[in-house]
Amino acid sequence: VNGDSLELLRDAGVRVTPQRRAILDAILGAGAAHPSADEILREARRRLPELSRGTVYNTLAEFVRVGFLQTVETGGAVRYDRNLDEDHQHFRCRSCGRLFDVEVVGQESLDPRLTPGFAVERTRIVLEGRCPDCRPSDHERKE
Amino acid sequence: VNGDSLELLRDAGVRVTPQRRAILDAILGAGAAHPSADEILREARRRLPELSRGTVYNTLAEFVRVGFLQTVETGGAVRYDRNLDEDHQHFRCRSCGRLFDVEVVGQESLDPRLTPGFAVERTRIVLEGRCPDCRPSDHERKE
DNA sequence: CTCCGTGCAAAGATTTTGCAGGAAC
DNA sequence: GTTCCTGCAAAATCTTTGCACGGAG
Repeated sequence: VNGDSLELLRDAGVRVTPQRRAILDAILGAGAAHPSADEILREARRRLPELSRGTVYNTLAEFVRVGFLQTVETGGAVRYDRNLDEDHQHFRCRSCGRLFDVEVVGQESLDPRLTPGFAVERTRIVLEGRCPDCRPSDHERKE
Repeated sequence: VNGDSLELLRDAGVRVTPQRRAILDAILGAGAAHPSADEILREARRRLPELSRGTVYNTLAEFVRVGFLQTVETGGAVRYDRNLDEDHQHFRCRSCGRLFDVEVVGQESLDPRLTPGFAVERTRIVLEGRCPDCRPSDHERKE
């Protein structure tokens, strides 16, 4: 899952640069982890020491835009996750702070018993979309 | 829902100060809104102009600790919500940015059709608790 | 050759922390 | 009288932005 970062970028129609490949590789190489921008910067700099922090933020924003990544907000710094098509959600450990994928689909994911090994103490759900005032059918608003 | 802020604080066993009452009143008065720390500061200063920003952060953290409030992480500043016992979740409008309570219980809340008026485009779920490595049964770890 | 991504550095936004004085209990 | 909350200010953290240069297409 390493050499094709070049191809992934090309297919997405975004400009390919050494920085972007290093950043993408850092994320792909992170495996199950969900690194923050800073962690991605540190990892990517192992291959490209002159990589700048600003570029990491710019690039991550673009990767989210094209759909490579999704963000996970969990208090503190934003974490980035590969945007796999499979329906998965996240589990945050209150002790070590790590973030895990939990491979459960919508309906069942809320039942603590269905995430074996993990002790679920709380479920946070944020739905995103358009509120009644901002439905396109009404009439255009901000943004 | 205004005069009993004093009593609420006493019952919680926390020290009662004019600042804390102003902050609690600002939150209780916000109704369905989910204000950020800054918005709470501005509102509370209408009654107590000398209120400092640091006190607001300290107090909000304490209110979360005692269970008055819960946080809602939604990109950008943390929003605060009354910690009602009813099982409710949140809806964030991508157009106007407002945060709404959606009164749906676990299982059904993920179905867009069950939040009438709101166009759900994405569902974010973060479970919180202890991961397998940090289960108390294993043996104590950090924190 | 043109566009836009990059590095650098500065600014912005949000939150935390240290400390001395004073109010709550 | 003690405790700990408060205000102020500085610092820490995370992220965005402006600008000139250089590499990608």
